[in-house]
Formats: sequence, structure tokens, C-alpha cells
Amino acid sequence: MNDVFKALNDPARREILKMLRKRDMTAGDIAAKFDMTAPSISHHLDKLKRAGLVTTLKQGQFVLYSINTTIVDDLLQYILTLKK
Amino acid sequence: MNDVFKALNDPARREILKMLRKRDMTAGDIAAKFDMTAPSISHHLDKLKRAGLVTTLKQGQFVLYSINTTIVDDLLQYILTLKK
DNA sequence: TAAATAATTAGACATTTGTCTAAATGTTTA
DNA sequence: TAAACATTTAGACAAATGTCTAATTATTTA
Repeated sequence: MNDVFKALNDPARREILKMLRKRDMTAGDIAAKFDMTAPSISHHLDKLKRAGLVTTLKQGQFVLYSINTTIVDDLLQYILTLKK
Repeated sequence: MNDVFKALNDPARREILKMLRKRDMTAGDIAAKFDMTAPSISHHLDKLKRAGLVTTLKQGQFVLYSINTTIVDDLLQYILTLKK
């Protein structure tokens, strides 16, 4: 769960998740939405992936990113435990 | 919401919230549960407070900390928006 | 009122993090 | 097969973060 919170602790990564909620996107699609270099985005995607928040599917030279709602559910459960 | 994620991005702070879920505690009570100096705990409590995740009540020379479930609810709402 | 107690503030320092440029890897197309 | 394209990896560097010790503030008690 620590990796999940680490991953969420960045505005760009939260924005990426918000985008992926609507549709799957390639690394390039995602990078195009930010005023940030491709390597930086790649780094953010790596953190999201290591946290289990996104999954990847290689399609030729493209890499398609999808949100993994299983981990989002785990996170919801965790937050719920903080309620009295 | 950024401050909330920042605040949650630390194991000690998440542990503090878990403890406060059960009962209100003074800064000293909390510090006693960790192998960490009082100033360090004070710093963590400050981050939690700035994020709105805890509230304080001064009682003489003690400061009683409580969890603020309003913000926890806001967080839950945010996480829910990540679901498809 | 002086000493003790609870908590915070200030400042130093090592570690982690986010960003960049340059280079490398893998895939497609002319 | 060479060039172009999509993406990642490597490495540098500044900024943010977590921890500590020392000092300060505020409150209680002997």
C-alpha cells in the first residue's frame, strides 16, 4: 500500500489516472497532454505501474496503458478503515 | 487534495491516523507509540493538521489530536472518481 | 516563583523525488 | 536495409522530505 500512496503523491500521476479512467492511452498520447518531456512521463508511468495502478499492453512500437481498478478498490478499502 | 495525499505519503502518519481512529490522543501519547523523537512526531502531526486530516484541542499543557473524518470522506469521493 | 512537564520551532543534514538531456532499445516504413 | 518513430534507460542536478539535536513557549506544581 505504501507504493500506492507514493504513486498518488504527485499531481501529474493523479491526472494520468484520471485520463485513463476515460480511455486507455499510449505513452505518447499521455505525454502529449503534459508540458513535460517523454522521459519524465515514462518515469511517472513506471511508478504507477510498480504500484499496480496501471497495466500495460505492448502493441507494436506503442505501449497501451490502462487503469487497474483492482488496486483502486484496495485503496478504497484502506481509506474506509480510517473511518470511525 | 494535494496536501491530503502528501500527508498520507508516510507510514508513520498513516499509523497515527489508524490510532486516532480508535481514540483521541495527546501528542505525547502518540509519540510514545513510535521509536521517534517528539519533534519528529510534532512535525508529522503538523502535516496531518495542515491537510485537514486531524483537528486539535488544547487542554492545559496537553494537545489532544482527533481524526477529521470529513476529509477522509472527501478522499473517498476522490478515489471513487478513479473508478470507471 | 522556580522547577518540571508538554509541545513546538529552528536549523542542520542525509535521503528521496521530479525533472531534464543524452543515449539506447525496439518497431515500422520508405 | 536505412531512416523514422515510440518508448525507456542512464545519469545529473535542484528541490522537497524526514529525521535529529538544541532551543523556545506555554502550562502546571512544589
